[in-house]
Amino acid sequence: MDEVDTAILNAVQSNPRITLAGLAALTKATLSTCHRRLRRLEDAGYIAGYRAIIDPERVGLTFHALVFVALAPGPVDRFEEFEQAASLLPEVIEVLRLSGRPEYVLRVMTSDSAGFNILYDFQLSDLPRVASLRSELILGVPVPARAIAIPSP
Amino acid sequence: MDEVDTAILNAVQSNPRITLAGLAALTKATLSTCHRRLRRLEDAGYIAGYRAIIDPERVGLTFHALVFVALAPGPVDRFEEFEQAASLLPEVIEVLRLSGRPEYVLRVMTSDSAGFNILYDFQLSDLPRVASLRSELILGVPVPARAIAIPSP
DNA sequence: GCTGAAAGACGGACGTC
DNA sequence: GACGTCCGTCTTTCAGC
Repeated sequence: MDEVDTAILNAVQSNPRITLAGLAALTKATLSTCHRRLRRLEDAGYIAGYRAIIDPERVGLTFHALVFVALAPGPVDRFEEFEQAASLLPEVIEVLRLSGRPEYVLRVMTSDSAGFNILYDFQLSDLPRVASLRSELILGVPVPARAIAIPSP
Repeated sequence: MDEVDTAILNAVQSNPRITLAGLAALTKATLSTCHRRLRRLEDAGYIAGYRAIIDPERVGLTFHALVFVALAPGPVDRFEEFEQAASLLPEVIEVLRLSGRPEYVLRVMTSDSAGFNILYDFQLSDLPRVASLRSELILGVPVPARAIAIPSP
């Protein structure tokens, strides 16, 4: 991890389709160096993958919410049951594990509030070990998930 | 938006580096059709952009939290002041606007808890119009932000 | 909407330090 | 072990049909 690596990570984050020649120009390293560095960063797990960002509203997913989930007491390793069941619901975009209670936040998206109500009342309430649910409507995302600043050393 | 478009969106989400030939094979459409459809989806805003996903832990960002922010009363249009100031902090990865109180959730990442404390006590507390803060430590992300299912019609 | 040809990018192999 | 150059292959792009 030197300056070339961090420069590559910073560049690739917001523009994964940049060419190796473009990276070479940015980093002032040679093309083949960028080639191998990028491969190394991928193989070493620095780059977890690539994504295209779809505009949810544009495809009809206008209802966006956070659902806080408190679980019933039990062996911690069985939390995985809940996690796996939650991940099978296509409306569940992301699952965060929190430190306290509620134990989880789900980020969910549906076409409309009717779709959300069905999801909430049936699918989410029926997830294994769920004790209680609370939801927060997301009105907007002023700052969409963005590139992270790579710490220097 | 027909089946070819949705197939392209679904494919591209999880693998933006797929070749046009690959898309053609998946969609059973011809290569040049995929080419123009993809361009159209980009230009029409269905595809908001492309990102490389960096593993935050791998680059030393091990502290991950949600910060709930309640704002002081005032004209709603001045919420933008807060949003813009928050977006200038590199540790703030994402900003969500909620429907009630607290009005915002910030997703933040720092190298360690010391870094978070400084961020919380000084930068976040000093954001314009902030009335109160509450934070939730994120222990993990069992289901990382994933591909959304494109609704049919 | 399809096909073909030219330009360009990628990925590997080799030689050098 | 890391870097730099070269070359074959695949991909993209743009023309004409």
